[in-house]
Amino acid sequence: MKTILSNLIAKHLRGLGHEPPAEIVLDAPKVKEHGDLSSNVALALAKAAKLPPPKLAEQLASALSGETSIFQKVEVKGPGFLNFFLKPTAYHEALKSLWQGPNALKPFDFGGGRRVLLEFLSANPTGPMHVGHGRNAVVGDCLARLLEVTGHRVMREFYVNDHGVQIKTLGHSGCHYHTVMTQVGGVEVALPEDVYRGKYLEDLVAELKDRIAPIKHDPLAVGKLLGVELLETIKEELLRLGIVFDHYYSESSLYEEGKIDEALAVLKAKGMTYEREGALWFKTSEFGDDKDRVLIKGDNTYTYFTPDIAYHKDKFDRGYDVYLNVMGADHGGYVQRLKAAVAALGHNPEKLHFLLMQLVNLKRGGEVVNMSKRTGEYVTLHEVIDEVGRDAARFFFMMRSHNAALDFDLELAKQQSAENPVYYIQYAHARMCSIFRKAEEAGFPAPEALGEPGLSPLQLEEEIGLVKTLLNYPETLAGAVQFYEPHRVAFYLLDLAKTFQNYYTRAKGDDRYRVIGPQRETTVAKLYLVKTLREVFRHGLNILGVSAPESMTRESEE
RNA sequence: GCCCCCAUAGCUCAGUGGAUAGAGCAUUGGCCUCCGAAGCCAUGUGCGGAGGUUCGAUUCCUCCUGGGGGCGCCA
Repeated sequence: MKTILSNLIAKHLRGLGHEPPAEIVLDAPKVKEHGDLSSNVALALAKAAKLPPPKLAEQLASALSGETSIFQKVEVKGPGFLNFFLKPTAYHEALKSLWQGPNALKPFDFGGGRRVLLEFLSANPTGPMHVGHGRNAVVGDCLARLLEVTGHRVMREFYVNDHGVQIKTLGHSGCHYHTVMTQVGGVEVALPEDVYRGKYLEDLVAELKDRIAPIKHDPLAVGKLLGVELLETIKEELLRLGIVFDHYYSESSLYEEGKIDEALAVLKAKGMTYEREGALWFKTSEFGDDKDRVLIKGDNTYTYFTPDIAYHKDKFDRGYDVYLNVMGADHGGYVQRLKAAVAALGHNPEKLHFLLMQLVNLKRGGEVVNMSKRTGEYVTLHEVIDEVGRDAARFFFMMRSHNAALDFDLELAKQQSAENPVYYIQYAHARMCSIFRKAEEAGFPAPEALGEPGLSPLQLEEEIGLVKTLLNYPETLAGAVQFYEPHRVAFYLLDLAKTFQNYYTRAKGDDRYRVIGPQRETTVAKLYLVKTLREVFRHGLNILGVSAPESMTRESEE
């Protein structure tokens, strides 16, 4: 709709002898009196055209009024705004244009097949995941889904920290638990400070007792064994959320395949490194970092940064168009130096984007649930999913922009009531399915068999309003993907559900609002509108990874 | 001290240059013989502060205040 209008405006601007601007801004005004859409072109162009804005607007308005198939009227208001009042038929055509064929929406090809390497979660396999991991996982997955439906090819990648200090620590922890466990009489052994702890470790060590015994002298081997097992439980948990990674990238492989030395060699060859105080430094400050960073420590081991450089070199060597990293905001200090590394290696750092996830506060009925990693006592993601279910869990993680802190209230998320937005949206969808069931009983075609009916019976303001909201969907997706903000889809669906529920409930007091009525043409046209609505709900819910149920059953009714 | 994020209604939050700033919850009052009441309608107050850019600023820039996070040869 907007494209049609802006093309028209550009055409008539040229007709009047003015060069149209690169982008013609069209907005949906908040006030009804300002029409269906309005534009500020006259204000923007007034200087170049050497005309007062109202004058230019008037010229345009009278030229555009000739397009009688689209416009009811064109008005000039305020300092020179053009207000367009559109005919319902324009909306009818626009509604149809959302469809590709009889049963599929037109694809949203904003990406043109661009290849995206999306790294997210990358949780250390040293313990069970908590809600923070859940947020990262869900946002990453929704972003992947969003990219896919908008014409991108996505590689979902999980970087496995299966090498280094934390694995050694994990191994030590396992050994300690093993010692405690195998001691006759169960003598209390104090766990050292720097050790992972928690019931999950106790259970896992008990399970693997016999496999740990022979390798107990080698904590690193124990750590790897435990790490592999813990990664499996992470994968199981992700599966419960409907998340499947395409690739698990092993940190160890960087060592085994010599990729770290390779990356170091490149940096050295480019003169990006120097030695000082027995360590090897990387001149990241030449690329906008606060200070230089150490690559090889005095004890001749790598910092955690070094394998990551090699990893990102490998990412770029694999050749994608965009590289996205979803990580916790507590790693924010990491962004500059990683970009520096990419630039130093001769790649374009502009292609590397970071989504920094802010904190999640777990709450229950408004009270903060305290968690302590030190004692190993915290609510795991597993328990959260057990309690609230997959749909609510996923939706709640998507209800905030990633760069705002998120309160996750367990009570609210599991409430099966109006206060819970996920049910609100699903309920709207279920109602539409119910309408189709009733319609078929009354002898109307199934949604798949509706074809492309005449839509002229759609004249109610609310019906046109629903079409307007539907027409916002493509641009919502475009904005969401452009700014990597998949949560916009969740907000859009809430808005669409609200608009529909309003329309639906009016039928209680006014038969004109009923979808299924005595006039066949009217009913079929309305069914077509509802079919489009339902399809957009399905499409959007699919991006969020939330189910679109045909009917809702309350637990209390089961 | 330096860097990043945030500040909008009583509460939780939308809104990245447009006209009279929106939802939900909470409050108060209405609506089920009806395509599903997990629903709908009605109901007041608000852009933290000071400058600047602009025809026009919640939005962009600078400073200030208040909150969160980060600043290691830890990961």
